[in-house]
Amino acid sequence: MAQTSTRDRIVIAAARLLQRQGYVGTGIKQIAREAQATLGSVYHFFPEGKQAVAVAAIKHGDQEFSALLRAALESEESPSAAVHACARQLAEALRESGWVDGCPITAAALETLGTDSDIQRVCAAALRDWEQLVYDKLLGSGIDTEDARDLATTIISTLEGAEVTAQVNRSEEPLWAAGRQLARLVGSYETAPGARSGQSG
Amino acid sequence: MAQTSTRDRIVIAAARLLQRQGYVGTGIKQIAREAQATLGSVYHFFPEGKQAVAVAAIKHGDQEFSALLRAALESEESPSAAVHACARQLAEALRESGWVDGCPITAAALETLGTDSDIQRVCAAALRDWEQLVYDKLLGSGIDTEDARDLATTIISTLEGAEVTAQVNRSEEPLWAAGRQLARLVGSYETAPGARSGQSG
DNA sequence: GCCGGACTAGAACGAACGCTCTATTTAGAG
DNA sequence: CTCTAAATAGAGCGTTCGTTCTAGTCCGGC
Repeated sequence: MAQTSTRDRIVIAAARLLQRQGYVGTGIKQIAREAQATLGSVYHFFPEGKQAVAVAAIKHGDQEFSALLRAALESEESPSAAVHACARQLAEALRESGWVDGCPITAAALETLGTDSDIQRVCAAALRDWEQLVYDKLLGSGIDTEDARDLATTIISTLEGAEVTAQVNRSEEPLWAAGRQLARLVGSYETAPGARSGQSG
Repeated sequence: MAQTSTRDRIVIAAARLLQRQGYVGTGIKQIAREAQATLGSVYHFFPEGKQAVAVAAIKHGDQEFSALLRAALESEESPSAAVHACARQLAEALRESGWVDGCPITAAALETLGTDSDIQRVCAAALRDWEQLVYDKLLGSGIDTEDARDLATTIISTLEGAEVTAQVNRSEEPLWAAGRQLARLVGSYETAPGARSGQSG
């Protein structure tokens, strides 16, 4: 009857709901309903309650987003074109979802900022994962390690911010603009490999 | 007794709470408590309920953030240095708040994405306001209008994303990196005024 | 005096929250 | 078949939610 296990259905449903409504806005009963499970099943698989469900869901979202990012990065050889491809991919997915499925962790991360909870930690880990993917791509093209670190951080930040902006405006344009500008920025390191920007703290 | 009116205290308290906990995570009673007002006062000034309070609070946050942005932009003449100054300002304010006072609208905007509510509209308007400030600064330095539009969108997106990244990692580094890279990007338009990036969809 | 509008104060309502608890059903081992 | 542990099912706990409602306080104009 069920192709996917009950536990998996719970995690997947929770991931989608967290992405769209945040942590506080998503109820355990709603997760159960959406996953076609019952409350008892949820607490059977996650006896530690809502936080544990959220942690598993965010890890799931992390992996899913990583896969999308990796595919886009590998679709182009030059890093500037690859980053541009990322932005286009995100724009397409966002439009197709009706502007609701953006970054899978931002909403949950922002709501739990002061709390030093497990949720915070997995969100931070997810951001590091994605940054690492971009970092590896940049390094593989011969960009200086310090430049690549700075760039990777900025690229992930920009994509994240552009996604939010695109969602709020219900338009792909912010992601397109981010893609164009990031491609130009990365390109400036490709064509002038030795010229670091200097001016650090 | 009260230097600020009860209504103002409610709006200010709501703005701070929305910024830190989002819309769903902030209760009307908590707003009243924090504003040193009673529930009756809140519903007296905002008979339309929680949404109306949130709308007023977000508008307040919009103006406050605009002021900060404008000051930073005017502190430097060249747009690249000005954008760099924005990032530094945000980093400082974020650290001083213990990493909790980030962008005043992101959390609330993300939670109410599917709802086409008034909250969505004021959030979108706030983003446009900030983008316009950056746009004017870029135009004033002779950058092409189309480039400036693209750049302004990207700069706001990047600052927003970097702020989230900085909050999650409890570190100023993402904002510093964004400042450096944005300065380089904007600088590339200042030194090569005619060279538009081309490559559109 | 004392009226009326602005404002303050908080009890109370139904609904939803996260979670606990007790039953019941399912599936494989003996 | 029996026995057992995993999994499912949902009633019900105490609490909090947004909101409504009534009552009380303040104060300028008669």
